[in-house]
Amino acid sequence: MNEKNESEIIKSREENLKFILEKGIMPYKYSFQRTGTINEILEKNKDIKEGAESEDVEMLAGRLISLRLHGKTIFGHIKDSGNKIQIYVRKDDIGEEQYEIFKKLDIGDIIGVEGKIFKTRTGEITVKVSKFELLTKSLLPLPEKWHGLKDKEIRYRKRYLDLIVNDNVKKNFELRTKIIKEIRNFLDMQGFLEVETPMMQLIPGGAKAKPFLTHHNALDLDLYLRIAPELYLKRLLVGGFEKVYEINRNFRNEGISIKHNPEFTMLELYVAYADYKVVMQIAEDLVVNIADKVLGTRIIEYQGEKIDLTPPWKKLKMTDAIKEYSGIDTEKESEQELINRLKQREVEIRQGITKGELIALTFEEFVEEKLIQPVFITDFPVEVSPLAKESRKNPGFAERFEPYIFGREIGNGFSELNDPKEQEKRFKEQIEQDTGGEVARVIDKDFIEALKVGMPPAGGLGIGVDRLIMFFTDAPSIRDVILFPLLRPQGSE
RNA sequence: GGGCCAUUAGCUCAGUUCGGUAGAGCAGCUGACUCUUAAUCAGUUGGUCCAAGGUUCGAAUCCUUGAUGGCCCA
Repeated sequence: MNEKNESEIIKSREENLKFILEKGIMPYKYSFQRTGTINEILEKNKDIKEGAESEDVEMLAGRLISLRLHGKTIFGHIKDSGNKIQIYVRKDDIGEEQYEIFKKLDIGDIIGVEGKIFKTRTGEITVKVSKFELLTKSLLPLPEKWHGLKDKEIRYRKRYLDLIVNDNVKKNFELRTKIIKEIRNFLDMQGFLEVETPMMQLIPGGAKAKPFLTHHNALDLDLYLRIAPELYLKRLLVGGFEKVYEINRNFRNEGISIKHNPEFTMLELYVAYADYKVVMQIAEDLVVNIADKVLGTRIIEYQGEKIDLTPPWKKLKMTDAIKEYSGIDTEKESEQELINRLKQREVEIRQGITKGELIALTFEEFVEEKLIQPVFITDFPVEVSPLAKESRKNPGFAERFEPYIFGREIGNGFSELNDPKEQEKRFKEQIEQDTGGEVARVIDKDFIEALKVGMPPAGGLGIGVDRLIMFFTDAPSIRDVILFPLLRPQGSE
């Protein structure tokens, strides 16, 4: 398509490659023995005096990210996964022929250099190159050095460019891994067992969401990618595991937004003999532990808003939260009054909607976005909590909570319903009420059977890991914490 | 699904108000320069202005449709 235009900018690289091949140099080497990473070498030589040279000859490798040619000397920087270091090449040091070859290198090439370390007049620790080796030829230009790569579409589609050019992007993804490791560490220390349950499920359960459909050929079987692992983890409680968790992908066949990617990472954990209060505490401890261990602070700034994670977090019953933030008294108001309020905001109301559903909608519509500081919303209406036990103290409401930060739900937990007959009834009601294909048409009979065998009382918790990571990395979009977010393919045939 | 906005050189962006020769910086190329670092200096190449239609003597600019992305809403 743009081959003619592209060739203009690529031509010189192809010509440089040709030059190198003619010199008998292999442009794609097999390995390079380094004496250290750039960070290690910088650290080792940090006290070197200006004008002095290190005793050791070091061997370093990295991508060439800048070049400054000055006739018979060249300055540049190479960058590895941890840092960058300046290199200094003198014609006198490496000889005429090597110098001519070096001049044919392009920004983006990956090279290995050998030399002593010294400090320049301006105080920068620098490699005085005595030998160099082209390790990988780069045939396409990198984004511009000063402004970098800003186009979000290219950043997401070609994440490798984003990672090469934007250092903070790489840091955020390193932070993501640290956070997930710390979650595992935290749970493992408390005696949890990490497990893996099916991604492909016959009946997609455990949440309200549209599933992806796939097919197993040998069994000629339609299967769904899981929308949640919940019903399988509960089977493990029946089987006798008492503390289990899973961190893995869920798939939901729904819209894409700043908060939604079709595949996303979920933490779910279950504790036998515990109720929702126990897992609420775990949720709080878990988030605070990440703040302490990974960031070293409990006060984080998200999108310009200071968020104080210091425990204990506020707890508010859903109906009280509605009262506090909107002045609506859901106890006193009739269903029709609530419907009128919601309709004014153009919220769709299904036929035969229950009071509980109206309360949940009112909460979503009038309260959610105002919950900036961490808060647990508790006591959700039973009708919207089909997998939770009804409250001992507050009939019509479930022993359920959701932690909110910056107006966003980051988790969900409850005292798990373990009465098989009640569970079956709730599933049936859900199917009747479902209008959008967000609930499986079929009841998971095997799960009900497991409950009949007997699941111990248990508390369960789910946390949207990507959303949590968004807070800790100050990422405005979920796409900034997922390496390869789903995008529509370009230029379809 | 709806609304708004964007799409111009490899990258970052002007130019669109009010239609009149397609612009800059960086990158690339040529030359000078043996401590520079957004190197500097001189010169220079590079364009399907997202696509297709339309209006017009004339369209990057106005209109229509579509594509992709972003933000907001559902």
